[in-house]
Amino acid sequence: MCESLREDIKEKLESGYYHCAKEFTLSVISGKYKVVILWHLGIEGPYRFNGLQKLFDGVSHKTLSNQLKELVEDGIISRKVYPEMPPKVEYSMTELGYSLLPIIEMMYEWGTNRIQQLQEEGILKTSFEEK
Amino acid sequence: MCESLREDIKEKLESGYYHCAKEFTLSVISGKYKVVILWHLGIEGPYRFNGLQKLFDGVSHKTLSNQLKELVEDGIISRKVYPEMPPKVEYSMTELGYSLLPIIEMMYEWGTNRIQQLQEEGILKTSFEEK
DNA sequence: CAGTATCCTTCATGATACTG
DNA sequence: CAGTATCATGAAGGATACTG
Repeated sequence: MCESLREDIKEKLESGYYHCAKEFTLSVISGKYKVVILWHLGIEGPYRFNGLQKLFDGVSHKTLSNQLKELVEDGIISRKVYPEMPPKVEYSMTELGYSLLPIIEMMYEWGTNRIQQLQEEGILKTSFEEK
Repeated sequence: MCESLREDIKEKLESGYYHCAKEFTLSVISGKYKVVILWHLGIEGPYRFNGLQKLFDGVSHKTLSNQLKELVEDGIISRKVYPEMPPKVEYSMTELGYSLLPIIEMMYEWGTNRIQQLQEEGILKTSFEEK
């Protein structure tokens, strides 16, 4: 059946049967917003929930919440709650998270180069601006 | 709505609106078997359809076919048909594909290290063997 | 503010059967 | 051999409403 890649790989790891470390890495960063979350936390520092939400146009609470929860579970980011009213919650990179950053930076470079290449070939007409 | 990440990003690129090059890279390698396909093609050389299928226990024709088609579309691998009977089709990395390999290698390293770390922490009891 | 709960849609993948 | 076609399913993500 069509299992969640992330769950599937976790189970395989825990049961001692596994075959592919790069799939494991992919399962940690796969998710519509994860690499972008990690990029911002890694480059710019801690963010609050609402701050992250503003980065993505149209992300639902639930989805963002889920992505963050999974990243926390995987030890990539940490969640710090300040005992205030109204509540304040801060997300930041862990050391493990920072060790992932070079991969995301390479993905950024590769993507940028490829997009530029496509523009030069005339496949993409309009100019590209990183936001 | 929940659009395909890959299609969604393609459309955004083509319409001139885009915001994130690393998402583009992710959209190229996301897919249950893609990184593993690229790893094998990149390290071991060309593969035939059936050969690739044997690498994955339980992948369906349709899924493998789709993943390959998308990788070809994205210019990452190339498909060469030999005019024989029975047909022979060979898949191999393009130059663009090879430029992606360092990222996959880093994913492999990160995954391996992380799995080892988890084992040392006693979270994973059994030993891990790369296949 | 920072979520959780519920319901819903669509996409990725699987199973199976057929074909040049 | 190397696929395509058809059908089915589960998981990711979205919309909306509610809450400590």
